[in-house]
Amino acid sequence: MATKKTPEKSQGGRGSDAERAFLADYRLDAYDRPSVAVDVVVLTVLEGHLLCGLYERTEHPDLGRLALPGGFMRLDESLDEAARRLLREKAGLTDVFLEQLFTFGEPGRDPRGRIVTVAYFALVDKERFLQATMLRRRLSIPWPGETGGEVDVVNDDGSTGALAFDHASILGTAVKRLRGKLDYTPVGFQLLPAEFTLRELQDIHEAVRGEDVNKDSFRRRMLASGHLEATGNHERNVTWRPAELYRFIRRSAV
Amino acid sequence: MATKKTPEKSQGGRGSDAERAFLADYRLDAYDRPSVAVDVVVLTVLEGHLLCGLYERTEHPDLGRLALPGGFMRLDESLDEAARRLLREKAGLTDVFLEQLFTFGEPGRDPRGRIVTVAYFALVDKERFLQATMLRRRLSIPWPGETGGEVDVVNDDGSTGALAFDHASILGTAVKRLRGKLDYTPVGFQLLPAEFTLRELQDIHEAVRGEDVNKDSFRRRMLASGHLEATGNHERNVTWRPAELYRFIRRSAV
DNA sequence: AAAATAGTGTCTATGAGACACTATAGT
DNA sequence: ACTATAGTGTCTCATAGACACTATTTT
Repeated sequence: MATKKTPEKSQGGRGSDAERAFLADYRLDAYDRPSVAVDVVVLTVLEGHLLCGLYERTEHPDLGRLALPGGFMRLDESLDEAARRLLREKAGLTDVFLEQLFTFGEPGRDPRGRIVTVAYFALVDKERFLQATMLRRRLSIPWPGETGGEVDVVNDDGSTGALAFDHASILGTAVKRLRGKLDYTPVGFQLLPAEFTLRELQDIHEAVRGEDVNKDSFRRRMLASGHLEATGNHERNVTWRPAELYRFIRRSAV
Repeated sequence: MATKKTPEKSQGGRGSDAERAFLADYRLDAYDRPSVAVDVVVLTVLEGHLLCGLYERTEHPDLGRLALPGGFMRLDESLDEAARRLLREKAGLTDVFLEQLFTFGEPGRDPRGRIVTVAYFALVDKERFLQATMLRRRLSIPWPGETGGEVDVVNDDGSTGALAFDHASILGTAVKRLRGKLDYTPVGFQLLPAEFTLRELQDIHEAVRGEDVNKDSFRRRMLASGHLEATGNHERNVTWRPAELYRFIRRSAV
């Protein structure tokens, strides 16, 4: 099949003199611009429950409410870079699994003005989560499967922790996405340390899904996935038969 | 389980006098702001091929190249509303399946300045697609399954239609998402008119996936999905045995 | 009648769920 | 020895693929 690229430089394409002249006169600020923020949902699993990292707002609006770590994107960084910078600055977290989630832009979502926020979600194992400088709250997910909807958090005393802005909606979107990804991508490993038992992996899946999974089928499926490598080591200091430790391996090209 | 909401209005919560005073002094424009645009990938299937709606750029930068329909978000509309407005204004399309796709914000993606674009994808049946005021191009997808990557378009003469900005990347993201959704959500119907045959539905799936599907299994799966309703009518003006026409029904609560 | 596709019935392979059974640690 | 969990083997059931067969239209 013959394909040809049209010559463009001579016609004023990218990098041409005509383009340079046009851009020199271009006024992007002729349009009103919103602010662009990045918010990050940091999730882990601890003792069979999904946890999220949050901060208590020290300023208006929604003073005192819990909010996701976030901030404004700088003009010299990409969205991904902004998310990683905020995780580092606010929570002290680096090198975590991070993925863009959804962009929230309802006109009234922030009373300070028009702020479009690009939400990300990050997954970390429980050790790193507990070292991060954030408040930790258990999630209260009122819907099954991938139904979707808002998700609030539960304080240690059992009271509901009201979230700031539309962050309950963002959190709900993150949980829905994570549940959806869990079955067909090797994302559960991101919530575990380097070596783990099959039971620990199953606990992760059950905590994320909010329901039990079949043990036999789960073991078979995981072992057949090609993502697990037996280490030969076994867990210690348990009062039952020690399970073998496995390691996550990125599957070679299929 | 006892849950209690902390009283907030008295402490300066949403709607309080203290919050109003804070917001009155708040200067959001202390931060530099990017522009926020919305681009829409309009897809359909025609004669076994995925098609996309595009425009030839009449201004710098990337003058003469093909670009997705898009434009800047207004401060008084949501992102979804901006996408629907742009579809209506640019293509004359209303009431189409529309879903947020991904937000692209690399600092160098547009030489006019820092423009973050929230990409959407829209699905329409071929009749409506052909009525829309857009250029139509077949997609050239150089990767299988949901591998992902850039996607270019093919002109009628077989030459490659170079896309403006990072739109080949956006188009690739749209195709990847559509392929991913096709198997577990009833999204294929969005690419067909109200009544269609099982063969037409299979053609949609094959065009989107870029590979053949098993006829027997496909029929069984679709009929068992609960999303199809036989109309009793049959197709006409075909040179073979006419197939029954089906209608898409939104499945009641599972 | 021939050609082409619609649509049905059945066999087989595969994977999930269920369950029984053995193995191995601590107490 | 008892208990709790790890790990294996096997049976059944549901679903996808394969294939044979019948049905219905135009030419």
